[in-house]
Amino acid sequence: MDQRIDLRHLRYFLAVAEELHFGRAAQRLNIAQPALSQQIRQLEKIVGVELFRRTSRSVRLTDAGATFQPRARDLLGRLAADLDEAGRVGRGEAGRLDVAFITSATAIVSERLREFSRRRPDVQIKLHDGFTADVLAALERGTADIGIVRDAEERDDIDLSPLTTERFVAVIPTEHPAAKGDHVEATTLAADPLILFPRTAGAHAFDVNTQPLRNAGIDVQVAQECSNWHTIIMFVAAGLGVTIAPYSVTTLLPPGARRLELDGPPAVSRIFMATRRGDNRPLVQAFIAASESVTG
Amino acid sequence: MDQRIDLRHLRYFLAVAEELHFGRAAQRLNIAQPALSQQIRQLEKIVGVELFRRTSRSVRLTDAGATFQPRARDLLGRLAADLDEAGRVGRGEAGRLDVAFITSATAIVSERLREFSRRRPDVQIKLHDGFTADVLAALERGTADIGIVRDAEERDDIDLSPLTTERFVAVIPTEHPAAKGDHVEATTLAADPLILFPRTAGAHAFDVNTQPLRNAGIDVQVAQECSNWHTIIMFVAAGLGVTIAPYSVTTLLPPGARRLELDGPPAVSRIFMATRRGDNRPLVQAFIAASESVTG
DNA sequence: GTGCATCGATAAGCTTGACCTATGGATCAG
DNA sequence: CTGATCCATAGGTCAAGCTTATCGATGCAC
Repeated sequence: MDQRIDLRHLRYFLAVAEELHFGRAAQRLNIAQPALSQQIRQLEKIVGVELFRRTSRSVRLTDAGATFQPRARDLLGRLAADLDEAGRVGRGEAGRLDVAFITSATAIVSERLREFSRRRPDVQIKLHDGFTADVLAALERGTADIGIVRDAEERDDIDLSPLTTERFVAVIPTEHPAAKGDHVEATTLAADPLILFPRTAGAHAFDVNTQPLRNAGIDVQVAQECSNWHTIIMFVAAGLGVTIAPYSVTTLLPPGARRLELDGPPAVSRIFMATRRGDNRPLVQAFIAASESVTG
Repeated sequence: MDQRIDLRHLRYFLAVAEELHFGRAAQRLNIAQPALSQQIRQLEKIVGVELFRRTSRSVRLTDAGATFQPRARDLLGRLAADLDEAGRVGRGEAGRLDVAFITSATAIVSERLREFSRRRPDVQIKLHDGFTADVLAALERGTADIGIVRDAEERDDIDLSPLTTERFVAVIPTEHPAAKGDHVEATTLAADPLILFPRTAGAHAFDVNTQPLRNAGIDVQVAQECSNWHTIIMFVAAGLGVTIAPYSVTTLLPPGARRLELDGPPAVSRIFMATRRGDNRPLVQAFIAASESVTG
């Protein structure tokens, strides 16, 4: 495109195209008539064709001018809209927020999303669910702006702020001898095969999750590895072993599985909101604010 | 929209957004780096938000900047395309041409259109058919750019250029006494009811069309008025009367109608191309040129 | 830690070009 | 023919964008 053109040409062109009179158009633009004539002539030179047919008594659009008029108008309109959109995104009034969360925190996420959407109706929210490690990876690579994770460790590049805590409970098959009671000592489960997610999926979370067992002096050995809570609990219900799980994943148990409170020193799973350290973009801050207002 | 913005801002913004480096972007734009910093700062002031997050070691797009980048690119692209389109319209390489023509000249029009479309494939052609009076009215009010008319009179505001001529013939019912021969004298038809379009539909065309009869001293009286040739000929075939018609409308006759050559001084119908006087727009001139090349 | 290179921001002077006023030339009304 | 209207042209003015020079901050090498 010819580098010489600028928006002045379009604005002046539109004024003349509407008035069909250089004098009046110049008046509307708050400039003198010769300046307008100059600019229009310059525009015609850039385009390479006449846009107006003028006599000393009348001004008419040529075919080329008539073709160009609606497009020029459209361009200026788009530009105004785009500038406005950029401004709204910059102020955090519009845009898109990517929220990654662990599946077991759906309830916590959804109440916070509701509040945020109420405050920022023009922000598009994109949800991604996964495991804590996936959520953190998404944050790191910029795929997510907000992360909801469980039992994560402190890191240099991620800010964690606690959202809630929940106790760990035992889940055992109904035919297990301990299933008659509603609480159990960790040592009672020492001999049962343990079903849990692999330690490689999240060493810290694994360690927190097995704390009740290690507190009781049990040497933790996972008999059956499963990568998500739903299948772990199905395996328990099938009688393949027992597990220790955060309470919220045990709210709906299939027949064959039973939840027991754990005796002994209380062990809790903690759910955090994670953000990139130093990410003070308005939308991220707005989400944090909305989230805090739900908690408080 | 803020009047201060111009395309320079968009071009500079895009360069920085692509290079993510003020120095290199400035080099690419053939300006010094401080000028670029100034313009970007100005753009940010206009939009009201930061578009880049810069440290002395790195430059990144903000969310607002990332939103704006594709739109700015799109705007510049559209503008270039629109300028090009306007130029092509101005040079007659693109655009739209409205051609109005009389139905009985379809054949003549279509061969000329074919040639014109071959020469100007990017020109959209809009066709309107009607009677000579309609065609001229369309030209006059600007609804049509090219007109094809029959037996029109000279006028101040319209240029006429002859395309072709055709002889008049008689059309009579097959049960008419003269239907046994293949030619007839006008006086033979003097007693038959005449079927023709009303003189009010086009006085000059009417006079030309009835010339053979008036040459023979017949006092022309239309017994049955019809506004188009197709129905006129159907009425002849139904035995309601006779008519005098230009040859081309009699090429396909229904059973019951018969065409006879007219004896006496030759009388011809003339078909013209009509344009607004002084309409020297490239597309109109190009159509005239294409049309002449077909004739020649 | 020290020194050096890189990079964006700032400062001050210069130059370009858009705008202004004055005027010319063409067209139309009376 | 005269006056009014309207777009184009001419020449001077000034703001705005550009330049070079320099600063301050950051990251890297040793």
